[in-house]
Amino acid sequence: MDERNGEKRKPSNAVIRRLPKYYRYLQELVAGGTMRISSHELASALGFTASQVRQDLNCFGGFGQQGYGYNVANLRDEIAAILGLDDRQGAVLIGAGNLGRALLGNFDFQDCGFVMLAAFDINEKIIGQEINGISVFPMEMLDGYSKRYHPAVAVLTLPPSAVGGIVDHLSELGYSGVWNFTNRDIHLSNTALEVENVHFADSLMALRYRVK
Amino acid sequence: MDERNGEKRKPSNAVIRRLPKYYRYLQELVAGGTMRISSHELASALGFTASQVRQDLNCFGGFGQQGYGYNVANLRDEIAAILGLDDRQGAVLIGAGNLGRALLGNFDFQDCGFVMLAAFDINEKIIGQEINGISVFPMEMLDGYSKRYHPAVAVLTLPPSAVGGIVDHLSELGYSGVWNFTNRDIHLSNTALEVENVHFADSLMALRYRVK
DNA sequence: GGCGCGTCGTTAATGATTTGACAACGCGCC
DNA sequence: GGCGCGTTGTCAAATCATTAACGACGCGCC
Repeated sequence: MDERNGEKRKPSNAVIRRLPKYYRYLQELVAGGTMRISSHELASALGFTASQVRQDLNCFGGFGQQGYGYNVANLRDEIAAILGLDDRQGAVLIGAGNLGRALLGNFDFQDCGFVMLAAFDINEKIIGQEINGISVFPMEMLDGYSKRYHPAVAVLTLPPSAVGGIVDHLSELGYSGVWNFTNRDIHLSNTALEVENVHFADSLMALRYRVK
Repeated sequence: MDERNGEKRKPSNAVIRRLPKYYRYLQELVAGGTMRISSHELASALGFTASQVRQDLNCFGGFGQQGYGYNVANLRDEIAAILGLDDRQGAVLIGAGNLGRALLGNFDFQDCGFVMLAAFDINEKIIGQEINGISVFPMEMLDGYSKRYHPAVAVLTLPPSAVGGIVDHLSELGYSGVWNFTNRDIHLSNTALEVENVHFADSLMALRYRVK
């Protein structure tokens, strides 16, 4: 039941990407009052195999009990801790256009282990607005703000044309991650900056291919 | 230069997911006036290897020329055709809440090979509105509308509680795909319905893990 | 017109991920 | 208190994806 400190194998990228799915489903189960679950049940709910579930979870320690399965609430908490959702890092949003404002207004950054601190834009009309409690500052203030509050992650919701060079700059400012919604994927080799590219359109195009 | 009809190998899922990235970048190149590109250049721009690029493209035919590379505009068109972006299928949106309206207002469905036809909701206040030219109809009209116009894909932007059973129903109504933004991943085994689950939160959580 | 350069298409090797199989373990029942 | 059931943790096998290597081809240059 207690956490084993020696991880068996470095968790691969594929494993990390499945953790949020476990987390999300376990959250639901907790809300519904389910106490325990087996790897088979978990697997069939999420579309994985039971083997995979056990192997995934086992990267981080033996959270289950033979003959019994996994304790739902406990497993959820363990996964939250692995992902880092149990404490929060600062984030800022750069580019408060339609998409940026939609995120500020509707997306739950807290659930993902972040606190949204501030937004930045170049548009005079937007600067000074407050969206869901987040103020929009002029772009020129990004440097000062970043040096003062050291946010960990920047959410990029700018038009593609404005992206040039900003990524290197973010790295210099001490950011450790970028959540990139701009139209151009970002690929880095020489910095420590972690990049997560998001493209709805790619997903829909993949669906378009499959429904032909 | 001409299209070979015998595909060498069934393109894997991983390949399909890269196609939109090629497409997006090639589109940019076309706009910028670039005429030709080699697999190495393409690879380094997108963060792949040259080998991978050649193998990916070759699943669908020999679009390149030895000693020369690929014709940018031609390759873009070929990929568009493979994905099906060159003709459009109908789509409807179910659940015109914040996210749904944001998509209707700002997302370019045409670029992805779809035409957004109509939206449906249960909220009296929303029904009757028109968002970016798309009318919001009451949920009860979904069946009649679907049988009449046969949209191929449904975009699900409902609250999680409302999803139960709707997927099976969509299958019965003749839909062939679902673009699912609801909080619960959908996994199907027994239907022909293609499902594409989208979760920003998963992506951000994965980033949260990496910036620890 | 032949030679060499560049780049593709293709096949083989490597690496990563998933699946399958099974021993170890704890719990409840007799 | 021992036996059997259920389920995990773990190892090995199979599948899938990526990378590397190389022959084939066309173009331009001499």
